[in-house]
Amino acid sequence: MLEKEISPAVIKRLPRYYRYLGELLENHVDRISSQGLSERMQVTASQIRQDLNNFGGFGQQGYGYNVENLYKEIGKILGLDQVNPFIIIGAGNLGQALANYQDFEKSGFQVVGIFDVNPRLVGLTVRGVEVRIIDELEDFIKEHNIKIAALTLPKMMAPQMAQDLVSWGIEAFWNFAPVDLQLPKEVVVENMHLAESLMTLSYNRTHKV
Amino acid sequence: MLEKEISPAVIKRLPRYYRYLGELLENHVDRISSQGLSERMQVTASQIRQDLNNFGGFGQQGYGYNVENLYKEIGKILGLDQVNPFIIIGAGNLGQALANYQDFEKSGFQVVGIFDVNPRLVGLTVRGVEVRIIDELEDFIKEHNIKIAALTLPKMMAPQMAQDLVSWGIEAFWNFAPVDLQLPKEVVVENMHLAESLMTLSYNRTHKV
DNA sequence: TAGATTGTTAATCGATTAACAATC
DNA sequence: TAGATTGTTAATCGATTAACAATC
Repeated sequence: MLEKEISPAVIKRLPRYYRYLGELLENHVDRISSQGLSERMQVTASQIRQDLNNFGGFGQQGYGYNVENLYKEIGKILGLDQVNPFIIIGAGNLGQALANYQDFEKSGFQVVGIFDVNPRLVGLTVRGVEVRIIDELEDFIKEHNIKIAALTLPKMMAPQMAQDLVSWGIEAFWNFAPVDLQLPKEVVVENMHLAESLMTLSYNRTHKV
Repeated sequence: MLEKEISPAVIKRLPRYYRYLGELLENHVDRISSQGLSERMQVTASQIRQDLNNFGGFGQQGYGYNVENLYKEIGKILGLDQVNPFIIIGAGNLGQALANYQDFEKSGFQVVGIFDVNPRLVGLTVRGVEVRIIDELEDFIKEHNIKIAALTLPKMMAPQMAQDLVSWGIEAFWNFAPVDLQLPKEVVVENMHLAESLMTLSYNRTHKV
């Protein structure tokens, strides 16, 4: 599969296309033009065509795009056509909230383990997944061949834990700890910095046009 | 206060500067050059100087930036020098997790109310804040002059709720529902789309360099 | 003063939009 | 075929980086 480098700006927009196409699909819309999608999504039709064309010609002149086909294609591009098992490190409120969140599953993401340092949380079950003590982590990752981990633990513990996880086989982090993980460049990190997003909100509110 | 328009790219970087400066402050570092900060943050020194200069000359030639001063100035720019009370709409797992999250408070954000449609959650207390029934929402907002709301409720309910909230005085949303809110343009929306961020992670993992 | 480092202009790079020929 | 709409090139716009004079 020969691929040209896609710009980060484009990649960040793909999940949003995917969401809108999913909604169209639910509403039994079977075709959509870039113009039509443009109006719903509040982006330019030109940008939509440019973005999609990075991955191939999914449309047809005079017709537009087949919704179901495009939805599936973007799903494949995003890697959602396979099951993506992941573990959650830190069974506090946020970790439990993620484990409970059902929205991921239709995109192929599945929580298969939750781990915590605190023995008092062990045995607690969240959506059928039992909280385990952190000592079992290495074996679990290796046995189940886990590649993705969500980090919902205190900032102090995150960097060392991330490093250990990498040595045990984790390749991608969904990081909720307010710290920038310094990891080998082949390791993928997606940050969810809650406090920072709230600060951006604060700025925009304070400096409203 | 006459202000020129600041680019969104710059604004999104401010909280990260703020975080690094806070850490320097904790470590009793009292001055830092753009070069020094550049090395820690993995951005160019040139970008740091450009970014900061949008808001005024905080540095001094031959010296660099005073950490404490710059930290405070960015705090002011972000609107963190005042208390920012906010309410959480939806007392499910995610709402409770946010209410419990302590990291916001040092930035002036404070959860003052949690609301839910489900009467069975009413009376539950999260960090000293009681969950209230949604019927009390309008009065609460008006009485306490609340301007910011976090939306942690089902996608289906979010758009209508957001509209009501705006009519009751809410000016800014921290939106966790997987939907784009269509609101008057003066209303500020900061989206936290968990599923989309996980999809970006999936893409980057699948198409790793 | 001499050295260091900012503030700021100019150059480069990347992303978005416009336009239109290709084609279904 | 005629109309619609894509795929794609060219033009514009915005953001980043480089360079250096100003100045502490």
